[in-house]
Amino acid sequence: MATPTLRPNPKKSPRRGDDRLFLTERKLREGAELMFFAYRAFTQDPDRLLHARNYGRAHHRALHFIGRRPGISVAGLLEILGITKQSLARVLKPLVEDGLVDSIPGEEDRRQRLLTLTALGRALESDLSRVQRERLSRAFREAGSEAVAGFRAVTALMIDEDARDGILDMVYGAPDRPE
Amino acid sequence: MATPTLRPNPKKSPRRGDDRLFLTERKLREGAELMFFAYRAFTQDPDRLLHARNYGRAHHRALHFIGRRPGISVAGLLEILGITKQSLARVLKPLVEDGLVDSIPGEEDRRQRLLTLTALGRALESDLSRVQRERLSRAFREAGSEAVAGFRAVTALMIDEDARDGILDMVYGAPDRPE
DNA sequence: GTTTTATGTCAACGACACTGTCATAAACTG
DNA sequence: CAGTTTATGACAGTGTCGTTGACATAAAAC
Repeated sequence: MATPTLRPNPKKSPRRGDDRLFLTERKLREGAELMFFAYRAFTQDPDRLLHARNYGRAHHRALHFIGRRPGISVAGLLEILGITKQSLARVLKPLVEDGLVDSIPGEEDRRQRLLTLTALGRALESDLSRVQRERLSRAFREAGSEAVAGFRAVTALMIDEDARDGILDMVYGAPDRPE
Repeated sequence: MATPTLRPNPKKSPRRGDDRLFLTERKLREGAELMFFAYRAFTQDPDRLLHARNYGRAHHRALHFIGRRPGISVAGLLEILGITKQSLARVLKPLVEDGLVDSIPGEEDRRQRLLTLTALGRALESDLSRVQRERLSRAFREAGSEAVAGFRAVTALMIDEDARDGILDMVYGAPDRPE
């Protein structure tokens, strides 16, 4: 499912332009506000756990994508996270030092540092994703599967078209543990 | 993944609840990742405009909700934004000094500072929301109205139940310009 | 008249992004 | 082999945005 079910939008008859425009604009504003409030809620549970361990949201993201892609290189992680090398280094260094992430030289290219979670890292990542999943799970369950399909379509379409396919391939494609 | 499903997980028996659980878990992970990538995309256009003016995301949020609720008090804004007084003050002060926000004492309660956008403030807020709306508009249009309904349902349900009604009243209730 | 409320302010701190520079080792290239 | 590019690590500095805690003031409330 690299491309969500796209349907050409049905009715778009701007005869009463003023009224339709107002409604549309209003819906867009509502959508933006929902995005703000939902994201704040979405991050708050893991944030709480992280704060107790003196980590931040960036550590969660690193743990998550290393867990998703064991053996990923620093460069690969940088590309997914879309941050600078220094920003990642600041996050990665304590994770390695604290024994949550293993950083081992690549066999083919020994310049690379291939990143994997240790048992400790998996444990924290699991705790973090659990609380986040619980929230998401409640929302998905109460909203129903059709609503979830809509949610997936809309969020996917918010991503830049250039980057979308690559991101969706990653989100929907790669297994947790590449066999 | 909270349970010992650490293995490559070859296809399990499809009739047992196990498989349903696996699929659900996978969908939840996908949903979380979509949320991350969508939110990053969602904020990037206004962020670019803000950075050019030496403002940040917090300034956008303040401008937005003052525009939404002209005459809102500092306490009211604090409650919506869910940040501390000092965090808001740091953002609000330059906005008032730069002439984007008017801060006038309340008539009934003169301790209050009632906040409104100036013409300048409306202009910037309009620029910011325009670029954000364009992205949202594309996503909503291409996803279709059913998908948008699903998006709204799911994002709303992500919000804490305690706070949900109050937030939704604000999102769906109050008009831009109370008249 | 004391207390509570609404707001502003100051100092300090921490997380997380940025830029720019430099160093090193390994890989690639002519 | 020499030179360049690549992958990474490290350092200095900057800025936004969140936090806490303490203190000041003016006005409202009891």
